[in-house]
Amino acid sequence: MGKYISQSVIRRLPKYYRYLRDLEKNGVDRVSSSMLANALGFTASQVRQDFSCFGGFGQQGYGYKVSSLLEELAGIIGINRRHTAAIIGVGNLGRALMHNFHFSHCGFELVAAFDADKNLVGKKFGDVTVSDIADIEKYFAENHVDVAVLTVPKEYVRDVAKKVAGLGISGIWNFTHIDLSLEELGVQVENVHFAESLLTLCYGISLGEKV
Amino acid sequence: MGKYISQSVIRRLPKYYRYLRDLEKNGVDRVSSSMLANALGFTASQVRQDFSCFGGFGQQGYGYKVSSLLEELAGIIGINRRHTAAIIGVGNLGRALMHNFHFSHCGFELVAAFDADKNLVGKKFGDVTVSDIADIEKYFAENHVDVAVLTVPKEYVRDVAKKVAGLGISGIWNFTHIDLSLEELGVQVENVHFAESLLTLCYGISLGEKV
DNA sequence: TAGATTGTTAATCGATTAACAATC
DNA sequence: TAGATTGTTAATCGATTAACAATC
Repeated sequence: MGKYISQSVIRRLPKYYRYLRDLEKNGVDRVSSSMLANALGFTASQVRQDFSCFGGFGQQGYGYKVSSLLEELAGIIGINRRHTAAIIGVGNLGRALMHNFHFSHCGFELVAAFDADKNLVGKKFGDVTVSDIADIEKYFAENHVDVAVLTVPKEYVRDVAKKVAGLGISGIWNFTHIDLSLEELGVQVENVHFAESLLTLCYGISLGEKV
Repeated sequence: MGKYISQSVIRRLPKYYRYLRDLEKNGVDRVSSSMLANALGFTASQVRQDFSCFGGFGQQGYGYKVSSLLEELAGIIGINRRHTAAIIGVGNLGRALMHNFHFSHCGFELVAAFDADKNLVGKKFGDVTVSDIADIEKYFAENHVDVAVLTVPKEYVRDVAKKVAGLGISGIWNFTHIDLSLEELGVQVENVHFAESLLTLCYGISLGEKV
């Protein structure tokens, strides 16, 4: 309990989870560390090491039962705790998430979306209706929100982040290219930095072009 | 030349680049490894190690000249090679990128966007007009495209990826949650997996909830 | 039982950090 | 010159891989 788990391991958990879901969907009920390793580009040792961080869920000579491994992973990651999320900033990206992203597959329910644009307030995208950002404090006071999804223009990022951090959330899913560190407030930040991703790709293809 | 650079170093390059751009914008013309380290959450040793992979651009007793370090980094990453990109799939996410993402800041020009929906063809988002996906082969034959930005529904991912890989691109910026490996075709793939990112955050906040 | 595959310990590998001579 | 800070070598730390006894 409370054992430190390295970031490397944590980043692999969703990959296991997703692949095991596929296996289950396809009716596979048994899997070995080497099968997982093959499918995901890891090594069998690594797979067993990873699982043993949490106590080892396999059986010698047999491998892992897909359904129970999946259940363990869901428990570890915390999917099935019915976390809630609210989108802040309903621009194209916010709308893309509202329409196309399956929060439920990650164990989240998208419960609200906020924007300052009066023309958007009251409009519905996916299952959620946009609320006025002016009402955010009231809403957060009356409803428990675990994660704020930040998709606001960069001018507003710091203010919005500070505000929601004071409203009892546990995490921020940050799509802006501003780095936030709110750890001291007990708020986890997970960044999705498009530019860094594209620049990494840029480096890779440039390398191939070198004479 | 051709020296192997670890993935850890590569992932830090965009962070240096972005921060140095900020410094330059603010008129700072000198920076030390420890200043960079502080700002970015690295160590000074690490910063110096990173730069020395590419040959060391500093001066003892002085530090680094912002403008020339920036130029070196731009060269290493390959910004300024005027790479081109085309979006495939003009849903909400594709449109969000067309409207809000500054390809030019990453050294790319967004030259085209394709979709199968006839209602979208001819519409303009940001600076680019949507073309019919049926014309993609013709377009790629007549125009050089370095990177395909995959924002299509998951049913189409594999087919589209295979097709564009055969049309002379060097990289795929993959926003779908399908894992692609096209390295054997000489195509670099950079994934932006929203779900994995959110699940990582889920793990983090769940941990805090443990009794 | 024989074969397979785990969980774990030990060995290796790589990345980060520390230290310091070189030098601006 | 004295102070600052690099680039690099060596030391440490952590993550991955290999090996194998345990056992289903």
